[in-house]
Amino acid sequence: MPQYDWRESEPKWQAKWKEWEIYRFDPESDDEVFSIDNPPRYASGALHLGHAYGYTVIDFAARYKRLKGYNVFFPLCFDVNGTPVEVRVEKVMGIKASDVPRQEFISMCEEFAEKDIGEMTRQFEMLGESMDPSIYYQTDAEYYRKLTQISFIRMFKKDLVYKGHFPVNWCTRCGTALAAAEVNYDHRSTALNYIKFRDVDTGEEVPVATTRPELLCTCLLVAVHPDDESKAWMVGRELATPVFDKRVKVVADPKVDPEFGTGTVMICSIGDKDDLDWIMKYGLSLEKGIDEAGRMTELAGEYGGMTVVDARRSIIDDMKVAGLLTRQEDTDQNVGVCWRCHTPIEFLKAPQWFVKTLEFKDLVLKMVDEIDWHPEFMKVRINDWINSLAWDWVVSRQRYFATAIPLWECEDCGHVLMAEEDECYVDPTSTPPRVEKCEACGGRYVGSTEVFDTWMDSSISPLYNTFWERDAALFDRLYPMTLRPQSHDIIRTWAFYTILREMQLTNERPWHEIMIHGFVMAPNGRPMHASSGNVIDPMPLIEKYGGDAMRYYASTCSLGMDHAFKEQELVRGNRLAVKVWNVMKLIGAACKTRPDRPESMHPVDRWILSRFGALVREVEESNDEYEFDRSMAAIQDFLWHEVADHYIELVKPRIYSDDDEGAKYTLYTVGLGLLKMISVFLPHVSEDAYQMNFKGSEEPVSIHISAWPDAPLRDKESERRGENVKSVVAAIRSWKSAKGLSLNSEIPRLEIVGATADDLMAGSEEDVRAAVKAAELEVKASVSLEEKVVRVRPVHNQLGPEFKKDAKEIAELLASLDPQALEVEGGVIALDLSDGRTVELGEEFYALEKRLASERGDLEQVAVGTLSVLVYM
RNA sequence: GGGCCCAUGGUCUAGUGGUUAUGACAUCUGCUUGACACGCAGAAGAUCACCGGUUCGAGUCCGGUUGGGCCCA
Repeated sequence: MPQYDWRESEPKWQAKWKEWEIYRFDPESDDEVFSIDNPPRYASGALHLGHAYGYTVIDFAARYKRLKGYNVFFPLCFDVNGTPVEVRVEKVMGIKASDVPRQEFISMCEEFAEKDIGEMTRQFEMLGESMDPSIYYQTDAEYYRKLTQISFIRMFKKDLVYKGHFPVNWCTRCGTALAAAEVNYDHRSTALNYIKFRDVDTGEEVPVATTRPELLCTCLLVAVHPDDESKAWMVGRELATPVFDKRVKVVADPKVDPEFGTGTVMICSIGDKDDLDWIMKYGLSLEKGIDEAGRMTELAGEYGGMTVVDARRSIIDDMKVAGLLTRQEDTDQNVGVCWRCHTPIEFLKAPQWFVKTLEFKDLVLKMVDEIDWHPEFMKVRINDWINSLAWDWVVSRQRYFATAIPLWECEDCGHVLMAEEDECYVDPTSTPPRVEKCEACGGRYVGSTEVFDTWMDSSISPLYNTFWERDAALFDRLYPMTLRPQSHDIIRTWAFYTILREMQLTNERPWHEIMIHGFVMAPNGRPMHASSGNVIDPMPLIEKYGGDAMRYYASTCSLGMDHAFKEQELVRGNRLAVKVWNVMKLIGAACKTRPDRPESMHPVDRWILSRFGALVREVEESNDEYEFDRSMAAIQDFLWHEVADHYIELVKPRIYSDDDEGAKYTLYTVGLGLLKMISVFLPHVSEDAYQMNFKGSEEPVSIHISAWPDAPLRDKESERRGENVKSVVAAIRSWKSAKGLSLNSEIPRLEIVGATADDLMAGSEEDVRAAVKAAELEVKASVSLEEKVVRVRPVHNQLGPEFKKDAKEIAELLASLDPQALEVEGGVIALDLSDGRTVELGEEFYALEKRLASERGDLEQVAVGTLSVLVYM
């Protein structure tokens, strides 16, 4: 028979699954629903390792729950809104968004985003992801954007949104406000300039160090550290700034670092968030020194109209000439930059739409607590974030390709005309307002050109998925969803905003559970970045090792942790797939039909069935916690080493010679059960092996819609006997190997000796004899050879609690005893301690390793637990 | 600077206070055993990042240091 060929098999089953529609969510079914708030895949085209890993872990959950009989809701979905698409279109087309009419640019974005969706869907299929296209959505579609708008209108009516003026992170290059999440931090080197302020009364010079002298025009305050004695005289004084001669007070504030620069800080409106904190603290006014285009305003006097960089250069030059700049040195700076274009962000006062967030902290915290977090510690992260929030959520963006903010504003008085729900989806830049004149002043309404922050769209995915505002009955049944899976970098955005908004719109938590996975790092443990040149493309790996092998990698990663990528895991995954296929091939060949459970079975059959039952329960437990790495480790260890290496080797003689129903029943039950459990992880090879070896006797058209295996009951007696048989066989194999004998070489005679030998070997004599190819095998309680103690081992977990401080010395004494000269009176060993005391140790405190004294040259012995195995040559 | 997390053979990784620290990949030795040489049986390879503490006993608990990750300032 041929070998497993995943290159042929994987595409074959992917096509069949599509044809059979086995992953389809059934809205009519009465089965319990397991719904997954799948992260819509960002329409960026290329699959990277992080996607391959993340979506595969989610797929493990989907497949497991499907086998468990749930009606699984696992949508295929794409996130198409947002700046990255705009940036790509600008790059590909060689234009700026403002070069073409607004609607034309939006169409270009739509077209661009659309073109990769087919390929991304194919990549999901290659990975065996069981997403359901019947509940497909994409976030730029009108059916989706409509809900974003309706939800905003609802929130507007509930007074949860407002238009306000507030400092926002502003990218002067992109011309837009940025959410905190869109601000990255770059380490940069910049000049620290030492400039001269002047005491207004005394004329005394005061050196101040700043990296941003252009902000002198909005300098509001100077601060020193309260413990800085050399500067204590300044506090309360009035200083004049250089160049602009602005008058500013000096305060003492503990936030000042007395070691940095001159230990004297100028506070401007507004350089960074530290400035903002001070402005809030001292109730200073917000002055606007820099405008939206990144140019200095008229406040900058002769520098007005210059870009920030030019203004800085000019003002430094001018101060040099005027002797106001004493020196410059390089300093490292952690600069907030735009996430897309890396331009340093400015803090600007600008009109923006806000969603009220601060006043809902407590309610969100309560809801966070109602959700089951996997792993649990991720809850701490979101709680810390919520507690540290300092202002409301800015939801407006001055961009193009996103959901339009559905309102018109009066040119004259600013009155807002909000769209009606039944108008949505509406783009107010292309649709006229429903009333002609402003309801307040009779002026002209102009459609808002602002769009929503992309998190406004993605934070209603649970509402979209549960048919909110489209099917009340389904919504009642499906909301809240069961599980939100996502990565840990977006806890403070996607998870937080979703909880916040669903709380505001439904008063309920969006999901029962949340599962948070980590990142795939480069092999050296560093993050993969295009700029670091260490990005690994998963597609060649999938082509080299197969989709199942890539999924195997995902199954080795523990939940919530970051993992350095290792190609060796794909090697292992590929081998495991082949191993699974071969084991199932043997079972299929042995069991042409489904065997019945016979009355009596060998101890080794009952042993592996009992162990299998324990495995099923263990895997259920880890799967329920989404700790799939534990499940996979347990399954592969059992399948490969217990079943294949031991059990199958033990029963081979029975399946080839007699027609042993017990062995066949056991092989079939354990084999099919294992295959089902492993199908969660390696769906392709599992389907292939199922179709080839089990489909003839099983009802379900695919293993992926079969039922999770029942766990056989624990049978401790058989486990004890089975483990012993395993050890005996392993010991003899190992002995053969050490003797340089082939494993199938014949042994003339074997004796298994020990007080418990009869009990342990009962019913397994023939299995053992045949497995090790012994001509004769005898089990006996004793043999006329002398027993000799070869080692005394201390039992630490008994000695410790009993003898406390003395345990260490006792353990050392025990281990150092001469086994030959050992005196044991009625199971008691007496020891003399160094301080003169004598202790008597019962049998629970030590273990004796014994060997039989052998004088015959043709006899070898192997110790197996309390038994001795004598091999006669 | 803050919050959370991580550090275990060459590499990646498991590890629930208690004998000799798990497994994989790589390396070495033997074996073509009737599913699999992508296999089987073995071997070698680990001062469990560092310093201190708690404990009869610490990879595991506590504190600190160093290095790394995510998010934030």
